[in-house]
Amino acid sequence: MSTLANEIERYLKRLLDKSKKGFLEIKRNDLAEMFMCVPSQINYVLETRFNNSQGYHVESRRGGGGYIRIVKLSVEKDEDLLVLVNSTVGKMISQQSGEGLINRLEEEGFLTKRESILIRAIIDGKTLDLDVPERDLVRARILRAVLISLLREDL
Amino acid sequence: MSTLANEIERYLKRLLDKSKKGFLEIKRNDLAEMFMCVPSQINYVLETRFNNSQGYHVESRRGGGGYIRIVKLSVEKDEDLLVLVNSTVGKMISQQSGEGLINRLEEEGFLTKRESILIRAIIDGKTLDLDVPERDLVRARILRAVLISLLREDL
DNA sequence: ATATATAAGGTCAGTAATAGTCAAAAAATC
DNA sequence: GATTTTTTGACTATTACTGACCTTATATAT
Repeated sequence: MSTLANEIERYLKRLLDKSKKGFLEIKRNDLAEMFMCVPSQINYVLETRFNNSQGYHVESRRGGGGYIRIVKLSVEKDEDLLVLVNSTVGKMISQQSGEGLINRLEEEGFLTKRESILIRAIIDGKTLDLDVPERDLVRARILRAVLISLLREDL
Repeated sequence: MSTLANEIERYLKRLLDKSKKGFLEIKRNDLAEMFMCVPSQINYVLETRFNNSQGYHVESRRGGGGYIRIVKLSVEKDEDLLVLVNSTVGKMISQQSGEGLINRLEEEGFLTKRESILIRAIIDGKTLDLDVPERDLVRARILRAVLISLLREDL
């Protein structure tokens, strides 16, 4: 098997897919017990796999009756994509955030697998091979241009 | 008895041939232990025997659960593409030549219309917004990376 | 009401598990 | 003997996991 973090990720994503409400509520301690790990491992998974740039919103409450709610943010219309691009791709963007965005757009059906592999190859630091901050600036311009170009009406 | 690097190369290529998925995943440390050498020896083999021009793509992850993945690029049906890319895309390439190449690949059916629009957006001088000669160098690296990525056998 | 106990979840820094880089030493080849 | 290729190891970078300590909400006793 893969890492524990990956397994927890898969488990949660499966539950999310099954849930027709588009969100999921869990008890941090129960989940930790289920996977036989410390509770903070759950936070690690949430931070690395369910963050904003990957298309999830997480909210929680402490105390008795506490919970963690994971909401999947969906991208349905071209307008959503525009908003997303504007909020995610600023003047500069890291490779990691860029990949998160690409993965998400592939999952949402905006990009084919080939397209996402192609874009990932481009925004790879080794391909760009520039010094930061130039690299993060160019990456942002590329991502913006690519995604905007896909909104063309004639496609 | 040939060199160690050759033995590791043969071993990996044999595994790759057996694997029907077109790619192979290894743990650098395990392989190093198996051949009783330092881990960086594995990197040497990958750099000298499994690079792009030899028809392989290598990707990896560090950290817990890390791995090295070797993907074979298909050359049977796309040998022409590789030749074309190598003859057209040198160390640097102008926007005009780049577009010429993209157009041709689209006509030949290697790229969909969307893909070609997407790539054209990227290699546009305004997107890259770098001074020459840097711009032409980056454009060449991007084109090369894109086309290589489309040859991946695990697509 | 107030204080206290209990039941959640959060943070952060440290440790473990991987892989990458680079230059020097050693071996092979020319 | 010179040059190229291979091998090694010290240092660096990244990702995963753990545990001690912190914060917040709710329930209960006084």
